[in-house]
Amino acid sequence: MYSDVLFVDKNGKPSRAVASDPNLELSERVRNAFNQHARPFHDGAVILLENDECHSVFCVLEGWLSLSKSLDEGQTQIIDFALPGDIVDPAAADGITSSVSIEALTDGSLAAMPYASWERMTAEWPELHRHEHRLKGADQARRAERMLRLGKGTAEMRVAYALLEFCIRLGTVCDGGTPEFHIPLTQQQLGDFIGLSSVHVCRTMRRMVRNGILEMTDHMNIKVLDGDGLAQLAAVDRRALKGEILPARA
Amino acid sequence: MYSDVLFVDKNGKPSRAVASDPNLELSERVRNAFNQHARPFHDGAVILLENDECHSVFCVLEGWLSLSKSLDEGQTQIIDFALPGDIVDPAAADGITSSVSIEALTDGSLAAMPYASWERMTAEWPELHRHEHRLKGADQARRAERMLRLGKGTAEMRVAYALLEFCIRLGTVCDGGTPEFHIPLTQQQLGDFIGLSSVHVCRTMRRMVRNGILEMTDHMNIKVLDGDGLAQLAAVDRRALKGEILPARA
DNA sequence: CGCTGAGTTGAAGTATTTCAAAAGCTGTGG
DNA sequence: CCACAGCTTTTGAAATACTTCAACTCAGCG
Repeated sequence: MYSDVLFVDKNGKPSRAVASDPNLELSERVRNAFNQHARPFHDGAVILLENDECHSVFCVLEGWLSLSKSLDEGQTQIIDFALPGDIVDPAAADGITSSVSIEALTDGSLAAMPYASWERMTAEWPELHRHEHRLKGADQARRAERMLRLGKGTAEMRVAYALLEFCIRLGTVCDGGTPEFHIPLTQQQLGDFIGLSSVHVCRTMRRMVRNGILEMTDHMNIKVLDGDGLAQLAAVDRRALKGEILPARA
Repeated sequence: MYSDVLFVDKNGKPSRAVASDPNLELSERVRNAFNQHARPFHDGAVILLENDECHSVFCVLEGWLSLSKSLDEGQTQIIDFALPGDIVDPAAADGITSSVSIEALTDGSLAAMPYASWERMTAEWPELHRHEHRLKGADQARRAERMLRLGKGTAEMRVAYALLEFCIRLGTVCDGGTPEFHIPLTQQQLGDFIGLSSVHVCRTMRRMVRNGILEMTDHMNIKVLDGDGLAQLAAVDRRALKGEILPARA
């Protein structure tokens, strides 16, 4: 087992996201199926390219993946992140072409389940089918929230929302206390996620620090000092958001 | 039968989208099931509100629906449109809360299938299951394309992309000739879709008309004079896009 | 110790919004 | 048939949020 390596990101910081197995609620046979197809990946690895043919569903076991699209001129938009426990089916309408590129943001591992196996599994195991459905709902809700802010929100709102989303997805207690977490992204990547230049991401986050909303230490180690303030900037109800974007645990 | 009324939108213009039944490829038993749950709606009707509880999957039979989200300050983002043949499952991660509001943009009809029935149907009828899967892929691809442009594209690119998307989804021949179609939207709504003010939508479309890309007659009756030019502005490969966002027909 | 990549900050430029006013259409009632 | 109200579109001018460019700092790393 390489768990010891994979449970820690490359900066040597333990990540809450991988510290506990998010698939723990699934039955052993499902977890076994995942483990049988498990395959490690490394920070920066390209798993799949936009428009490539794809014949599997990807189940993230450890680490972060980004799903992105690019324009010819080299501009990139990150559509979503896939975290441990997430299931990614990148296929477009034709069932084969991938609508996004998938890249690794950290070391980790995933199970690539060929469509045929996946269909058999979901047909046979209702728990997996339900699980997939909940994850799709979470995906949809997250992307819709982000689209709303991408289209109508200010830079401040977009950054605040993104941070809250990370906070919730990472399972850090976000309702009270002063949640603290690390995200394996540069400001450039965060900008690609919320449609801002890295410069403006920087300015916006600095302002939040000055205003006592956040504290930031080396490379995206974030401590939320004023959760209510952050939620207000993001224009979200934290409780409701949590229910909508976090798949219910057993 | 009220077909005669519903096959024509309120401006009296026949709409390509409803002129032919998009579910024709489905077997009769599926179409029957839809028809048994069919229920008409009227232009402007609110089918469901964001955060409401929802217990059904919606299958659009005729007409256009918008899926949207709003900020407290009243700003609205249209996440997607649902056209005849589309299936909408608005549930978020909890399986109950709707992540979007659903409103009617025209008269039409839909089948609201309770989750229990829906699950039974998809489990029993593989063709329906496959159909749903293709539609989800199309949804995902469309939304990703739009997110990319929402985050990184200019106003011109967003408008051009939206028009091409409509063109393709409406089944108008978009590869050659001079496709012509009607979209049941105000410039304000189009702006809410692509993250622009109505004023800027107007300016951008006017410029396209001046440049000989489009022709526009009363209220969003659009004729594409220069399809290649439009595709270039949108930064898309029309053939590829079509395969990705249009569910394959039998 | 110098290199590299990421973050930070200022200044200038630009795309888009907002505000405001007018014009065009559509339906309604006199 | 006209007048009027209400809504969408159009256009101009001013305001602004964000980007781009450029220079500098800082930390990690060979």
